[in-house]
Amino acid sequence: MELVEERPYRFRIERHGDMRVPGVVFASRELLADAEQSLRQVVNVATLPGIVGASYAMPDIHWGYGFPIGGVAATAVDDDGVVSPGGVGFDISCGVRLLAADCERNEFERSLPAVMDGLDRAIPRGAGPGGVWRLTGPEQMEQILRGGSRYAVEQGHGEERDLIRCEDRGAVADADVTQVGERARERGLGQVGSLGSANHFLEVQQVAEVYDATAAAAFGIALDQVCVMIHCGSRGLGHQICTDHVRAMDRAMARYGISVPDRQLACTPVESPEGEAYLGAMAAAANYGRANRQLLSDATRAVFRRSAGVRLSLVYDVSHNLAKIESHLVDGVRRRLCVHRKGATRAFPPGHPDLPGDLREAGQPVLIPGTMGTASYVLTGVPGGDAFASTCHGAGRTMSRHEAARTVTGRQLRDRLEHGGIAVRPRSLRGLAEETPEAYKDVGAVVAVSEAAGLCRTVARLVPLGVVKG
DNA sequence: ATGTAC
Repeated sequence: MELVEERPYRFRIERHGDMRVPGVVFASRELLADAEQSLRQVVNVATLPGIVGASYAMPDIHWGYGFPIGGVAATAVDDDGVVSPGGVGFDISCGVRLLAADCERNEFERSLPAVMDGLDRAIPRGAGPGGVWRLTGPEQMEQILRGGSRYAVEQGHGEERDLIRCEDRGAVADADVTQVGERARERGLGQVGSLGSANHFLEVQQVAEVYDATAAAAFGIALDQVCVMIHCGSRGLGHQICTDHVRAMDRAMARYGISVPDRQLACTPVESPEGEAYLGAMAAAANYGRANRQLLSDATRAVFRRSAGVRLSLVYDVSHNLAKIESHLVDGVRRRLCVHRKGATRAFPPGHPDLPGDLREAGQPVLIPGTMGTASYVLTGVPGGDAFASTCHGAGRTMSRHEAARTVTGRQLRDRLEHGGIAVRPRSLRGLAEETPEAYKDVGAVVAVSEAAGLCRTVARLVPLGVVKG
């Protein structure tokens, strides 16, 4: 794959073959080591009908289902542009939420063991069923799918202010619950308010460094402050929705005269029955994911209140896996686009009208979960950003789960973290080993390259005090 | 990511 370095940290793959637009990859040569397969996916995405601008990749690019993880692609709705479930991925609306405690690390330290034990009991996690909410029935599932975090708050599981600090005020309006299949609902029923497994986590963290004091103050975080980061998605419900709609699109594609270089790129026009059905179901899964994070926040707040007398206020909640209809300038013309972000984060710049008033000057908080036991970051959008106002989402794997688990046992890793002063509450030791930091890229490098490429600005670095994992 | 395969 020939990469032309247009300017530092911005590489171009010129149009060739069936590509409708070029590929643009924000990265360093180092981060692109072993990226051949995922760069092929960048090229494949560039062939999709209606794609505009470029097929973009963020510095944490790695191989995914059809689209690369770290991929951003926008299609023109009014020009038969397509929507593809592979451009969102299986974990629809997987995302991150950051809460800030009203205390510093020093005063909190003696409460940490009790808080960690409380979280160990209060946070459902791991594969399969389990959740903080036992649903009263199918009607309540519909309310979650329509109302997201807003519904959870209405039911007493949060504060009105939380919603101001959620992307889309906690719920997307265009959920179509009729497009969520029976099987997806069944799988989601017993998992409302649960972390899941793999790279999902809940961490108690400390702000270790502030790079932009003005933005940090606007976000409500300061040096040494205790925070909680929650990283999870839409569990089996989102997974089943993706499975169902990929199948439907795979069958329908030919009727629209669409052919793609990889079946995993199954897609139909945004304005087709299949496209609208997927986007409606995807929005419902997005609301489920937000309700999930809201309920986990509520459970976490109860533990912090009981065990430490500490209050948590929401900094922000943002998704990493979503397609959205947005308005952007393309070659000087304002167009309605379907922006797919898969392992990429929307990053509104300062002044964006959709930001809440108290964040308007600073820009949108972008939350980057790091690898376990290392660091996580808070970033913000910048004026003149790129890739339809998007940036990176995390570290990105370099090692398979199997490979990772061969390098270290769960017990060894737990001891190493505990000796490093990080309390660990794993559900499974095997799962812990699979998430060893060596299996991931350096999140610090990903963030530094994202900033150097002009996609965002670094606001703060957070380090873990305690890890709760599946 | 995922009742870690239909």
